[in-house]
Amino acid sequence: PMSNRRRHTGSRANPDPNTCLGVFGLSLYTTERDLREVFSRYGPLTGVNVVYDQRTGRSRGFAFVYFERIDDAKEAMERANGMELDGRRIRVDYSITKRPHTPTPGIYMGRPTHNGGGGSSSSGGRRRDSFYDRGYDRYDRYDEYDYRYSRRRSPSPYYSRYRSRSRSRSYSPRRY
DNA sequence: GTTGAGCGTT
Repeated sequence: PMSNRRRHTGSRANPDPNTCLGVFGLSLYTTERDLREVFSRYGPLTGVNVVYDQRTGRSRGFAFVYFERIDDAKEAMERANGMELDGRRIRVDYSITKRPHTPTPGIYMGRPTHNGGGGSSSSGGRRRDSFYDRGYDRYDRYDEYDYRYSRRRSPSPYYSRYRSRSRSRSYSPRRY
């Protein structure tokens, strides 16, 4: 008899219900389209985001699915967790991180180095500094980040084929 | 045809 008081699914603490679900244990071949098909059963989605390895370009085996409604996310989490997808048992939980890390603060967030007083260098020195090496995890200010602004534009494999050397301006490869 | 349980800057 399972008298677990908690849903101890892993090393992380139980995240609070959220419209963002983390999906783990994916097959490398499971695409965002696949996930969209599966998870849109439970409600309208605002986005699906498979995390790819930056080096190999392939899936890291986990993804994030964004629901419009938290109830749908909850239902999806309950139902999709443990389901078999592409031959893998996927695990679904509420995401603990909100979004990809701050897209970019872009500039050094500390004080500019006091440059000997009165230096009138007109160049607005936007130093990127070692910001990216530091713990930007502490800048968790993206509570209500509107995901509609970041529509991804994935380059299509057809694109390179049709890409003309002279004009590469306004091609709109067919969506499908 | 990678095997782990993981949380993201394409």
